[in-house]
Amino acid sequence: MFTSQDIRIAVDAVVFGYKEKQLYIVLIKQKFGVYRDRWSLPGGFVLNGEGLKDAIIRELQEETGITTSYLEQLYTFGDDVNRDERAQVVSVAYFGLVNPSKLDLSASTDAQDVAWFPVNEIPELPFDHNEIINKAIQRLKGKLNYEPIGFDLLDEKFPFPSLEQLYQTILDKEIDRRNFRKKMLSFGILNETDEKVSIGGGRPAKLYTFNKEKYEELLKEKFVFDIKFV
Amino acid sequence: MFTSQDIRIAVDAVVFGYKEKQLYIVLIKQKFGVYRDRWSLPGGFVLNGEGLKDAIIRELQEETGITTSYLEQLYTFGDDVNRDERAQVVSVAYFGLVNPSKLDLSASTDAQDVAWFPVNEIPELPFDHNEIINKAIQRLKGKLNYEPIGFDLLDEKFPFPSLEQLYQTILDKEIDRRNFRKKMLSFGILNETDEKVSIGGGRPAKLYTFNKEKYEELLKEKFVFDIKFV
DNA sequence: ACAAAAGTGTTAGACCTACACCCATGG
DNA sequence: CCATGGGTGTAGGTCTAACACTTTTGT
Repeated sequence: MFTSQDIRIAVDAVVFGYKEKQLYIVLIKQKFGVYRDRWSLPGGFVLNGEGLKDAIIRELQEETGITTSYLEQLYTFGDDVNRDERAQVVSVAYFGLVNPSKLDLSASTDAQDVAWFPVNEIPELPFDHNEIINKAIQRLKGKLNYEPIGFDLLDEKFPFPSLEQLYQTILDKEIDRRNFRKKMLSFGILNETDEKVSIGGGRPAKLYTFNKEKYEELLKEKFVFDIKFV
Repeated sequence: MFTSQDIRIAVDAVVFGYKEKQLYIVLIKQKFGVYRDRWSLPGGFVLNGEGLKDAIIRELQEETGITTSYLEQLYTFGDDVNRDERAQVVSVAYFGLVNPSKLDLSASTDAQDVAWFPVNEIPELPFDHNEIINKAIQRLKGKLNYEPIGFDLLDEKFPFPSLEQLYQTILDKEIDRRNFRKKMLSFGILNETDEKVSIGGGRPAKLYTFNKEKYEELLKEKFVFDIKFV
């Protein structure tokens, strides 16, 4: 039908987790091949008859045991024909988020081969994986301002200050607590529960939940989530 | 090295042009195959040893004679394994803009097979090409608000009202001329020339140029281009 | 009673929105 | 001189940014 095409399609994922004021990315240790014993992003080749998103979901499950709370396409890497020196490989990269309960990997798979790395301690990775991670971080920073995506990195019920912390950690800047709270609550997409937690000393914080239904309702009425700060 | 993968990689482009208060997309008429004589997006298979962006640039040149003034990756379509019924094909879609001088296709190629279609008169296209176009239109609308991308759809020197018109046409809403002009000029990224044009009757308009260098300088200083209107 | 973190209001200034008239040219 | 489209200013309201003290709990 066509002259043969010797290009392979892979999928890779940058999956973020957040815990104790730190942002993490999950990496796996390759078991075989030239890159054996080196850390890299989870991912692999797309199977015949398999969709792209299905492929990355499968790979994440197989290699890390993780199921994401949020997953979207990031970018497709294939301008550099030699990004994988073994063959021409085009990689469709994904961007994922998991909530903190998934941050404990020991149960899901052999802990030796999967680990969470703080974003500022990512080792040098094979291929263009460091570049992919940079792109993912940019995306995360951008999205945080105009989509209610931070909630996917928190537990279902969370104390408000954790949300503040999350924004400050990821955006790497201080944010005025009063202004942040005012603006965030003004959207009306958070539900206050009557539960409280205290983390260490100090006054306990009320727990909130994200009201996704309300958010989606608002979207239909020209509402825009926008929480940029200088 | 691996079990064989029978998936092909294609590139497709949604290229926008703007003229006389109308937004256009370029389509080509397939010459061979099942979809012969049907309009579709320009594009084709990536060659061995060819980068993705190079591939779409080549295809655009071959099929339409167009070189874009702006070109970026849009999205990679490959979740639906049967999007092309002949084989499993993953398509990396691109988003392009051309300035008005390129809108005349007759010189570049056989006019029978390439044409500009107004965005609201796109016929039903094969594969998921209509879906790709929708995504591209969303992207264009979004980008217009926070990147100075409109200039790529105008001639190098343009009268200010054309820029107003362009925003109104693409965003499909009325914008207050005074407020638009004030905000746009306040960025300081437009140069006033001492040339004027009059289109039809009325007072002639001063011509402006986009000062790309100034814009890129400003970007380094935390400047954000943002021209959203309600 | 003290330390630690949560919770809360106000004000000045910037920015956005709405709005209408005069100007330069061609016919 | 008239029709056509270009060019301009202001005032009211809204939103943003900056700022510090009180409350609740654990020790």
